[in-house]
Amino acid sequence: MGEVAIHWFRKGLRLHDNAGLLKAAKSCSTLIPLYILDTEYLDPKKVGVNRMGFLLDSLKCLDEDLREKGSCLFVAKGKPLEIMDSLIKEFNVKTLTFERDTEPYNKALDEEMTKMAETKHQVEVHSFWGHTLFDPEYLLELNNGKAPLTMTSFLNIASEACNPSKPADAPISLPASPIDFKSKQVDVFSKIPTLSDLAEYGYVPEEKTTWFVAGEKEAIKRMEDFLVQKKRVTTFEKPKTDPTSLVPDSTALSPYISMGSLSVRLFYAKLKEVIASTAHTEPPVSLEGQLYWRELAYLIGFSTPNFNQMLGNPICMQIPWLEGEAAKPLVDNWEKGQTGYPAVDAAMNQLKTDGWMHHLARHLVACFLTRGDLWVTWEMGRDVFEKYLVDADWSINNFSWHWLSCSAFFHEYETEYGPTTFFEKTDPTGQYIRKHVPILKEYPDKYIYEPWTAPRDVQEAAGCVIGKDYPEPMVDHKVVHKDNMGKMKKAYEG
DNA sequence: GCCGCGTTGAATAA
DNA sequence: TTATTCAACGCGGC
Repeated sequence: MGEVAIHWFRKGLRLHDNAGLLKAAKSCSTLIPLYILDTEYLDPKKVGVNRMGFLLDSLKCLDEDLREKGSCLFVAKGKPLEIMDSLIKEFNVKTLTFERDTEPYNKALDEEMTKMAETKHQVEVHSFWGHTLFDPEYLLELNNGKAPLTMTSFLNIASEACNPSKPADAPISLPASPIDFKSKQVDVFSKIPTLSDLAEYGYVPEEKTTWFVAGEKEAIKRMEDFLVQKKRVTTFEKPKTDPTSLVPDSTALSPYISMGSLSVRLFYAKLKEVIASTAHTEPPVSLEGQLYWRELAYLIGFSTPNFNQMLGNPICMQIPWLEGEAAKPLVDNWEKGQTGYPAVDAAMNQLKTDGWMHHLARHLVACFLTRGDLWVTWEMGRDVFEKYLVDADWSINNFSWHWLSCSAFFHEYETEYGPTTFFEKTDPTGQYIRKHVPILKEYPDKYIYEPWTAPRDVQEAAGCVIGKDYPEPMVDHKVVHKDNMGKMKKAYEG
């Protein structure tokens, strides 16, 4: 077999802009492209069926793309360290490459993996930053080791930094893989697994409902389709976007960027080409700015201890949220889309069926769960998002929940997203609700955001009686809102 | 240690 | 449709 190398795919499920893959390809005559399904995350309660299905589809596409280059993908299942340990021994592996990660679990895994491979097996290990525009260690260094906590200071640092490195092209060809690759010790799938292959963990293929089509080719096509819409790209301005749009946002790139089917550096480079020499919006509200927000979230997630919880988290406001058993029934109603507030329920239903929600819809439901209405800890909401979102992203998700719950970054707790008013601005006739909470679809416009205020005969005529066919509001917003405001004030003074 | 700033609501007025 | 005000203040940044 000659010299054997493994490229371990983690995020970065792509051939373009993949430094690790290129390095591995150069240093071997036999290449084993490997993905490990970590049993830690083979759990529909942690990674929902839409996200798992999207991941498996992404692996399928990656396999096909690798085959075009004379290689293919192997998928193993188990504990990453044990799997790698066995494979290195079994196939006498000399080189290991992978993309580094910033999340605590993966960061620790990176370190243990490197140590194991280098010291136990004398393997040459090369790891690279590939999931962010900038090398996070370099940005931290520019800021005296601390992550900036505002966009303004991030932009200052970014302006001092060297430009993000140029994305590399996909390899033209790759070294062959061992055709009869079958490990004696490791659980390697004979072909790319589907959801049915994970039935023992509780995954049911029929439950997959997301309309996102996976893969690097799809990702690049979507990016190109988006970037030719020059006006849309150059005038993009957040938050002036529409959370209640009914058009499935066929240009949404977030799932591809979070899986790494699309390199954020490629998107950045192409975006820069489009906006160059044309009038355009500027960070932080522009499209370019959105990439910087992502970058900021990664930087903070990378360097803040206990960023995924309130306790022991130095940048997180300490607020006496409801949690555990006390919060469970509230979270359940919220997760099921049974709060009795149609706008909130519509968004939560969209989350579950599409695996995606508009940014501002995320804000509405997050505010409702935490400081706005239910007073539940953001950590529980974060978990629900992580489970259902096809574009789930540890850093951005935790960052946003800090923000929305006024736990960090944003402190104007008197500013709230009204559960009956916010969507009304962009969708006065409630089309978004009619789509995602179909039981309410016959309601008159007048009552669509507050169906419990409709007279009984109107409810009956619409075929949906409140309290019977659709729940009463689980809280009285006016009352809890006032109460919660007082609690926030107290927590901030404390 | 203090200064000045803080992407992202809602009601109101024009 | 867009700008103003509300209204107060904690906190990051220098």
